[in-house]
Amino acid sequence: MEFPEHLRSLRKAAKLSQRELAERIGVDFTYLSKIENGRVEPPSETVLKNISKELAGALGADEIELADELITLAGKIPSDLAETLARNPQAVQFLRSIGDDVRSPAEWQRLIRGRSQEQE
Amino acid sequence: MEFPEHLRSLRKAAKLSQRELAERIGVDFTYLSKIENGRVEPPSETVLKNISKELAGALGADEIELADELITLAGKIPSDLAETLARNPQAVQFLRSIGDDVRSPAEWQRLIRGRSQEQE
DNA sequence: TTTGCTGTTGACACTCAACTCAACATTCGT
DNA sequence: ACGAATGTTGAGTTGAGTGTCAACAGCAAA
Repeated sequence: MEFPEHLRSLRKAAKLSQRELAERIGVDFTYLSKIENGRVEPPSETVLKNISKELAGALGADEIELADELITLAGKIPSDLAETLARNPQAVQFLRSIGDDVRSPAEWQRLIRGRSQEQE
Repeated sequence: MEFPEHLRSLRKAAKLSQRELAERIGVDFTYLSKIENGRVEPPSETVLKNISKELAGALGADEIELADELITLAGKIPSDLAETLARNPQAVQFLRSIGDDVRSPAEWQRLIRGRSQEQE
């Protein structure tokens, strides 16, 4: 599911109207409408985080995870990660070293597992 | 060394004037001056890549590596990597799983070594 | 000292992302 | 069917990013 429909389904699951959610997150409700209809690009990270903050409770979801989900679905990189990458040339080199596997979810899972094992 | 001085030293190492380099990379030379004096933010990735293309030869450096170096020094993320990350939620999760080690160059080196070993 | 190269600066222009505002359309409960 | 809530649309605004242009200043060699 793409970002617009996903956002709409989250909002409905939380039983909120566009006007209600929009007011709580501090944007005009017409903007929310356009977002949900894909008439404009997904909103800024600030707005996405506000959305997550509002919806996480009502949905019983973790606020950070929900934000990451929305941000990546929106085609963006969480700004704290982006900043870290920009400040760590080594991180960029590592990502380059992954090469073609970069598009392989399985490879990422392997890497994640690799790390969690080390911590035991 | 910050971006502005670094760029200036690269240009001088390549024995080019601001006017020469600017013309080759397709921007106004006054813009280059402001960049080298930190009067404006580092330029777009497009310009950075053009710079790399021009200078790599004269400096005997690899064009891609030079571009990555300039881009990260400029506080940006190479757009191809950014796009990959934005399209791969797993990649974001992986980076999150790294936690505090994210700021440890040694940890990144370890990860890079880990990968190159697997390929043998 | 004048010619030619080099570098710096201030003011302005253009584009795009990220919205708001006013107006209208639709849907829903009663 | 009516009113109230809800959703949609087009046009306009605002600020940040990414530059250009005209003007000027320093310097070195002929």
